[in-house]
Amino acid sequence: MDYKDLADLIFPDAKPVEYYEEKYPERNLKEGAIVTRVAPSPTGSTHIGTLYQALIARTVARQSDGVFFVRIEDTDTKREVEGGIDNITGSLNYFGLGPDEGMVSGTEEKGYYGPYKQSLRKEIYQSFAKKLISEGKAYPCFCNEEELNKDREKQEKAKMRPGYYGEWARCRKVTVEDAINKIKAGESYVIRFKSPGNENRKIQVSDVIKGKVTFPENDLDIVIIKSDGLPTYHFAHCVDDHLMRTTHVIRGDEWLSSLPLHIQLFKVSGYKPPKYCHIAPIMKNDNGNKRKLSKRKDPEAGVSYFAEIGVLPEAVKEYLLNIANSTFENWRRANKDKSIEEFPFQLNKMSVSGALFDFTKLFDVSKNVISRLTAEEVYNYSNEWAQKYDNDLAKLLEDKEYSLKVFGIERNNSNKPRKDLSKWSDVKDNIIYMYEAPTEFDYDKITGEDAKRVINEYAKTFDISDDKQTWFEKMKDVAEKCGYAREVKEFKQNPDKWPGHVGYVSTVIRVTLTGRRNTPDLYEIIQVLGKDEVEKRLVK
RNA sequence: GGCCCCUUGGUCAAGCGGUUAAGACAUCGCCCUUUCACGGCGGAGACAUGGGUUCGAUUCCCGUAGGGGUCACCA
Repeated sequence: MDYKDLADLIFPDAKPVEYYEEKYPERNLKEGAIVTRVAPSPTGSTHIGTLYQALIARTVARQSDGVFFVRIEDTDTKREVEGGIDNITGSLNYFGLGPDEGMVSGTEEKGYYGPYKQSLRKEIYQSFAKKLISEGKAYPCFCNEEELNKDREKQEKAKMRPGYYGEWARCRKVTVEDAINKIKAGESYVIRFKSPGNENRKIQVSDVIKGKVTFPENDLDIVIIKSDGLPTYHFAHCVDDHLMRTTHVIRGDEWLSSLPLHIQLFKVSGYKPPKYCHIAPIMKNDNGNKRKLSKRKDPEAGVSYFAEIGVLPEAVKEYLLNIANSTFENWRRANKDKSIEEFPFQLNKMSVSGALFDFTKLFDVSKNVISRLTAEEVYNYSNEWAQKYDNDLAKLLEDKEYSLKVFGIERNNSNKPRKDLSKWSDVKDNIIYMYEAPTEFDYDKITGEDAKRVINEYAKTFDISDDKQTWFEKMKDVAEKCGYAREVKEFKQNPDKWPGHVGYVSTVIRVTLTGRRNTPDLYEIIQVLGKDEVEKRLVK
């Protein structure tokens, strides 16, 4: 009896690997085309890190005329969450990061290298595992959890490196005959990879982002097929990325230390390993310590959070691109109207260490994204957001014609549009006074009877049909009449001559009309508010 | 703890042996014919630390400290 008999006993129905090699041939792409993917597990809401990886992967694939695909890694049936795949594909779509190939919903996929859901590829993995067993490069292991734990304890006590390797790899020494008998007797087992590595030898691997990294060789006989017949991540990665003809594996750098194992797996299998790009995670400052963004603790770790607070997907992507390649900012400034797809992204320019997620910066990016929008777009997006998250705002926006005018203030016909909105949840506060007369007034410098007088004088001269210049002059007239300086400059030269200047006066009017001291251009506000409303608000 | 990676202003970061050590966000001041948002100008603010190597180190090497990752039949 030999390895082949053992392999046949374990996986009697597995097809030869040649079948799959033929079914999934080398891709016919141009030189330098990058085939890459995002490979999330359907374990709940989509993580910002997944989005980050997808953005990067898709960008480099697009720019090289390659392929970006989505593969679902659902081999851990315990952790899988209902609707998890839909959540991922939905998020990807929402952010405009849909794939060229792979899963497009919980049940649908596209492309010729599928299935793209690992649980559907069971027989493929078994076929490749069978090959390794028949070549003596993998073997069944009958150790149970208890034995494994005991060994680990012993190792820890003896200050030895824990794990299933060398002398500790007991089932490596089980003869083929014994193994066959145990299996026939119904013993439960997993398949382990027989590592040819030596802990004392070093290997140097080259990562596209991290550069050259030196590791001890892997000598752990890791599990490749679990007792439920499904593969572990390591084996699935090797089989899938070989068969899907992936050229670049872009993934979080928590995988960096498995690199010696993965490369070994490829080499022993006789396949060319892909290029690896390990990206640093997005971090969070937690009481002075950096840690990875966590879905449990940080709302911004979940991708849906940005929809909730009303930050555009485009803004999130721009911010992420900013973190990924710091040259993006300069590019954006020089190419204000270009799509971010045109940005020449460079994988090897990515930072090797994790960046702190910075809301302030995100909002700044977002503010600029919104400033490039038309009033109509701002209206549509806010309205869409309000329908879902803010009833009060939705009610305000029911009058579309008027709202369009409101959003048009200092936006339409302006090459320097306002930048006071960074998210849709800012909108209501920002425009409320255009819909409801203010009830509280803090006039700042001019108060009481003096303020009343200013308002009365202004009301006397108010004429909605004044052009801006005339309106402006009238404001100065009011200032003069009430004893304030016409010009700010004059006042500054002689601050003792007047109790204040025209700015003080306009503030009173501004507050009377809007209830606040900070607003966009008052003249435009008055024009949009209209004669009747302005006059009503001027009655004191 | 073993192994691996990282360390430039508050944050994101250029830099790759000789620079007045870029830029962006944030912050402060001034200007922008009246506020605010823009925009402009300017200010403050950094090479973790100790040794080497070198004529010269932010840049190269070693140590220390700090941070991160990883050591599963999870991905």
